[in-house]
Amino acid sequence: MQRKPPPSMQDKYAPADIEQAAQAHWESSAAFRAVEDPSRPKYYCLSMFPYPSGKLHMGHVRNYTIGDVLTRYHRMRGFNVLQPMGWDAFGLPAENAAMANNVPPAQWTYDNIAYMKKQLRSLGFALDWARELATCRPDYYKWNQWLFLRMLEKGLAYQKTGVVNWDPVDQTVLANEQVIDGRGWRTGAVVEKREIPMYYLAITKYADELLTALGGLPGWPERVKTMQANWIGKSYGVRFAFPYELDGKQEKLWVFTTRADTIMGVTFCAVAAEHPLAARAARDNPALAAFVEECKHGSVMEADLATMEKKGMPTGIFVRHPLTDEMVEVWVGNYVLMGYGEGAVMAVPAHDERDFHFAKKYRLPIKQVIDVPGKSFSLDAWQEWYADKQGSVCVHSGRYDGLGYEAAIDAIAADLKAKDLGDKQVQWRLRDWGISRQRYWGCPIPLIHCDKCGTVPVPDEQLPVVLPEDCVPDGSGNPLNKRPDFLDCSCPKCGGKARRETDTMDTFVDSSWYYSRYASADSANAMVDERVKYWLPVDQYIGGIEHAILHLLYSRFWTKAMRDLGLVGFDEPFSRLLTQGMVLNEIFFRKPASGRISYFNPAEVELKFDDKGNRTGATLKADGQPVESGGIGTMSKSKNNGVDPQALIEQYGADTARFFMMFASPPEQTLEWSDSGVDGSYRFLKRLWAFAAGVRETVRGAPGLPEKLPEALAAVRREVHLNLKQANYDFGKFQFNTVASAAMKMLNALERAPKDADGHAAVAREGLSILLRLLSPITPHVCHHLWRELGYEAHHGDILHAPWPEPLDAALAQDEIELVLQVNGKLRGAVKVPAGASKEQIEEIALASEIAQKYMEGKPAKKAVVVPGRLVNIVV
RNA sequence: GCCGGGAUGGCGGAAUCGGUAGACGCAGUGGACUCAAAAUCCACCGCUGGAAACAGUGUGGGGGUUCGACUCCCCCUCCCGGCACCA
Repeated sequence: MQRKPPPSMQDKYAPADIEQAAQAHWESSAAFRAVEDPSRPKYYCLSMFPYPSGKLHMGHVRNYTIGDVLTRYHRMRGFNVLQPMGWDAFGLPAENAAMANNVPPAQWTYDNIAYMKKQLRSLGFALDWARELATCRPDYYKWNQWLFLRMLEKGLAYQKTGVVNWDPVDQTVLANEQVIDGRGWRTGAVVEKREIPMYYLAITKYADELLTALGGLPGWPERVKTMQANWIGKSYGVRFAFPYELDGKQEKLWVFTTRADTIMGVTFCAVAAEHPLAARAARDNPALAAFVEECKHGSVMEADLATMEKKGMPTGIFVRHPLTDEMVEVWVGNYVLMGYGEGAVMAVPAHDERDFHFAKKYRLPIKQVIDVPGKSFSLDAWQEWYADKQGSVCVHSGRYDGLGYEAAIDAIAADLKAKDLGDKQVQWRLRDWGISRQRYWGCPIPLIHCDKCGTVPVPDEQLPVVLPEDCVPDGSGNPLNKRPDFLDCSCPKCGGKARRETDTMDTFVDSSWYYSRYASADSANAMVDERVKYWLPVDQYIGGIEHAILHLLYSRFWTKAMRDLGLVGFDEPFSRLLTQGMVLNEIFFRKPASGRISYFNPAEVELKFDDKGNRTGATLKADGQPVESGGIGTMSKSKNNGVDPQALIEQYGADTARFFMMFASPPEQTLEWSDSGVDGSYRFLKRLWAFAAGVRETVRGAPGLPEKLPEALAAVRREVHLNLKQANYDFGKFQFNTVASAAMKMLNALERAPKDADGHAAVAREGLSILLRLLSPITPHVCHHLWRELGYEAHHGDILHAPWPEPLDAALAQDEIELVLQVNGKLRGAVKVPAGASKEQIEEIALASEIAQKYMEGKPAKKAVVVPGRLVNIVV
């Protein structure tokens, strides 16, 4: 009769039981509670907090698994780790949900938080929940308001007008995503641009530091730094004026250009529709007035402005060229942005592509003023070199003829300066950050409007200005405007009746400093306290690449503003940054001859394959009829290609979900969803379980490694250590997919080890102790369980704090190594050489080998390339 | 349009400094076990030709550098992210 297995080590891998048990153990021992401890190096690992949209999506699972793996890895490396979690809880979707379900955004948000928190717990993340925060709580956003007032005092926050999308039917401001093809999403009305007063944060005051400090962020991906640098867009140019006389007054039309070397090629100027000169010209020109009006319709998005048809109209106003005194006509162009530079540009159609096409369209003169030797200029079509700076020389430019790009700019800037009509200037593409939103579900801007005293800041002792949580928006503007209990207040200055500001803050404000708040989450009297000094800056920040510019730039700015207010002592919030790729899945749809396209979730679709495994088609499970494939795309509601993590966890367990997420692709790349890939991950964990169960008894009682192992076992041990070496290298690169591969290879090797050979138990014992520790950051539950079951805990303690394994040279040593043998660069075989052989010895052995002799066909060797440890290439 | 990134078998991906392309896994095919199925295990598995040995070919496309190129250089195509009120 067979011996009954101990009750805690069942034959079958049952993730639900062991995961619950592991999570209960962590919870009862407060294992993830982070406590400041100056005697140990700290590691603050942060994943971007989620918007509580309802339930976790795969992107969250991926993001938080990456963070959790790093956190657990560093804990085993001896760091005092902090991994907190919170909620980016203000935002538009809550208002949309409110409209759809007639439920207040607050309630919807809090319900979502409760559900998603449960999901995060079930994934076994090593989070310190004691530091949880939600940006929609008054004790959090109070400090948004407080810092805003400090910025106002310092002149870092100020008011000016800004352009917004206006829906004339709903009488409301629309977000860019609510404008579809230039029309309001709900009303279908053509959207207008409207200028309204708004509050701005002077991020441009920090432009220079935000740019140069990128150089001090070696832990950031190059591509993110490049994107930010381009976004900030420092350009050196010349600001100068075209003088003109109008209405009996001497005026100047100021423009900025980075190509002052082409100034002699100016044939017209263009101003934005909002430019004062355009308004002045439209006053007595109805056609122009109509055109200016037309320019006000349509989207405010840069992508739309850049791709729309370039249109213009002459104003009839002429300005004088500052160097030639020629008269140049001013046009209104729909492509000139009021918000950038001076809202006016000089046009040099010969050397600017946009100006070139504009000039061709309206038959304006084109005058070549730079030349590149060997190229010929033609008015027929635009050529790339027309805009070259390198190797270009001025022509048809009078006294500037023959000068190169930089020399010409120097000379021209000096001449403009002498005439008091311009000078060199540094220009930034970065604009100040408009934070006003005409929406309800956000942080109230702490200002009061008084008829007598004007706009008055709310006194600190009256903070926070609390947002009422029972409003239900209906799409017709901010519901706060209908709330007298919020609106009515007394003026802090004169005590008279006053009205509260109803605009709320951009949600990017909320997310610009939450990482600091985690360090002092319970601090009631200060935005941040002493503990920030211990934990900050964040050692590792992890989030989607879609945040590469805005969120990360705003956070960097906010940190510098807090620093300059004496609140924190660091310059940059995130020392290292990992930008994770998106999670994608296949899109299936049917498009009936008439009617709307309908999308089908991949779970409802069955795939057809031929004998060779090639895809031949796809059918809907429900009716067996074919569906079309729309390629691969980001998981989204609109394409119905999302996979619910909850179903995955319930069917396979958290460890399988986590393992698959790490195995499927490296963190920075996109991840394609695959149901069968999940099966494979599950199979691996089952195999791990079965192997551990099979050797449990022998491993528990195993002696140490013998002096000399039989060759077969030495090879297995070498394989384990070799893969550990590889995995440690990959861990350093955050390449967790190959760490997972290495773990699989280790298990493959251990399974192949001859069971009856002397020393098998010792090799299995060492191998499993390495494998479990290596895997524990990725699949913590099963590793926690097996670590205890196999008796490792008695020696090394809880696997959470077990020392990270290192490969041993003794285990890696080999007497003989195999080198690849090439003849004329073609792979022909392999030769065995002693491990310590010199290049000369290797060459000799290779030339003498049978394979080399065969493929050299009796010809003498011209040379031999020896790459130690790799290959020999014989060239004949 | 501008800025940034990517493309490797049927699929996800690997290849550390220019040195065996396709590790590991999935799918597929054949087999073992089973009354049968599931699960599990073993073998094969880039493409073309070939019974096989083997030969040729192959990292989005075109050109170049090199004894040797997925990797470096030049040109092109397609896909993805961002573009300031989605978060």
